[in-house]
Amino acid sequence: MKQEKADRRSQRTRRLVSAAFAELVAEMPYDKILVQDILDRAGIGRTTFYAHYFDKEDVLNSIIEQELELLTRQIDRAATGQRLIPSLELFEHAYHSQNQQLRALMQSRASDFLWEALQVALCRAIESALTTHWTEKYSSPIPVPVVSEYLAGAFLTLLKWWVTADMPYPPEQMERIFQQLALPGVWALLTESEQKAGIDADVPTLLSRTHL
Amino acid sequence: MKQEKADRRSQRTRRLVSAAFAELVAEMPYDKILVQDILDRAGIGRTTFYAHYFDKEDVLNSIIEQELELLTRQIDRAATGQRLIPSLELFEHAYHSQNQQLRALMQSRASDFLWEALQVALCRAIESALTTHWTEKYSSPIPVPVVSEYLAGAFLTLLKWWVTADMPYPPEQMERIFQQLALPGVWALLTESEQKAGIDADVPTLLSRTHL
DNA sequence: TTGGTTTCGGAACACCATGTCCGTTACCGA
DNA sequence: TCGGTAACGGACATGGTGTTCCGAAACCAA
Repeated sequence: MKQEKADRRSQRTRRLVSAAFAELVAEMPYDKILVQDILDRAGIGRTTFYAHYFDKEDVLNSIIEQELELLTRQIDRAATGQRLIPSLELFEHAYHSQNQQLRALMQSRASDFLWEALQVALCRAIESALTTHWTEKYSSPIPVPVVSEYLAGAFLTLLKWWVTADMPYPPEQMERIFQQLALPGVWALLTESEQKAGIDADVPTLLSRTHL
Repeated sequence: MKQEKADRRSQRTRRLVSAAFAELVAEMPYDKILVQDILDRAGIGRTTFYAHYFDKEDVLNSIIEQELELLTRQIDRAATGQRLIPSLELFEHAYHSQNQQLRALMQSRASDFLWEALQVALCRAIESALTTHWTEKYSSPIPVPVVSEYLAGAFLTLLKWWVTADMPYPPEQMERIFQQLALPGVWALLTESEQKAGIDADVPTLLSRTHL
C-alpha cells in the first residue's frame, strides 16, 4: 500500500482517488460516501482501488496524514523559538492553501480526525515551548498541560470557525483577534518582569486596554 | 418512533437499548458497533429494536438529544442573567452526573455530535447575553459572533479535557482555571468602567496579576 | 379474571456494500 | 521492442442491514 517510486499509472490513480474523495467529502457526510462513489467519480475500476488502498478510511487517513505532516513541520519549527504557537503561519497556511482539498476537508465532518490530531500536535508543541523557555517565569497553580490544552483549543476553535465561514477576514486580522482574545489569560500566568519580552510586541498594548 | 405514554414493555426496551449502547460506546468506536451487538447486549430481538429505532444512529441521537435538553435548559436559564456562560453549573453537571452515560458518551468518539451541538447552543447563549446586557460597554472591532465562538470553544476544550482525564480536579477549580485563562481577553473588550461589575468577583484580582 | 390489544421474539428473507479473484487488455520503463 | 506491471470488468463469497410473518407472551382496562 505504499509507493516508493511509482509508476505513472499508480500516481494517476492515487491522484484521481484523492481528488474524487475531496470532492465527495465536500458534498456529503463522510460515512455516507460509498467506495462505489469514489470509483465512479474517479473513473477507475474496483480492483484498481483496492490495489492502492485498504478501504475507504485508508483514503481519508492518507490525505490527512499528508496534510498533517506539513502542518506539524510548521508547528515544530516554531517550537524551537520562544513563541508558544505559530498562529499567523497557520492561518496563512490555510489561507493560501491552493488545493481546495484542505478547505473542503476542514469544513467536512470527516475532519474530526484532523482537528484532533492537530490539537494533539499543537498541544505538545506549546507544552514543550512552555517548559523549555518559560519555566522560570511560570508560577501558577494551573498545570502546564491544562494551559496548553486551552491554548491549542482556543486557537483551533477560531481557525475552524474562520475556515467554515469561508475566511471572511485576512489571516493577519485573525491573528490579531486570536492574540487579543486567547493570550491575555496566559500572559497573566507569567511573572510581570518578562511580559514585554517574546511572543508578540502587542502584549503591553493589549493589557493596557487602550487601543480598543 | 415516539412514545407518548408508553407501555411498560416499550420503556423496558428503550432502557435496555440505551444502557447497552452506552456500554458499547465506552468499549469501542461508534462506527464499529453493530446493531447485532446492541441486540446481544440488551438481550432483545431484532424485530423489537427496529420497532423502536430507525437505525443505529437513531439510538445515538435519542441519547444525545435527551442529554442536550438538560444542558440547553441550564444554559438558557443562565443567559437571562448578566453572566456570559454558566461555566460552574456545567462543570458541576458533568461532575455529578450519576449515570455513566454522559461520561462514557463524552469520552467516546461518538460524541462529536454532542460537542458540536453544545458549541452551537453555548455560542447562541453567549451572543445573546453579550448583545443584550453588554452592548453599550462593548466597543471592539472584533465581531460579537467571533468572541462568542471563542468563548464557547475555550470552555468546551477545558470541559472535554477534564472529562477525558476523568475529572482529576473538583468543578470549582476548573471554574477558576477557566476564568483565569479564557476570560481576561474578553473583559479587555469591555470598557473599563464596568469591568468590576457582573460575571465574577475575581476579575480585578486577575487583571492585577498579583495572587498567582 | 377475562378479553382485546400491544409488544416481543425468532426465523427466514431480499438487499446492498464490501473486498477478493480471475483472465484480458493497455500502458510503462528500459 | 519487449518484459513487467498496472488497470479493467465481471463474477463471486461474505457479512451487516432492515423487513416480513406469525405465534407467544405481557400488558391494561373493565
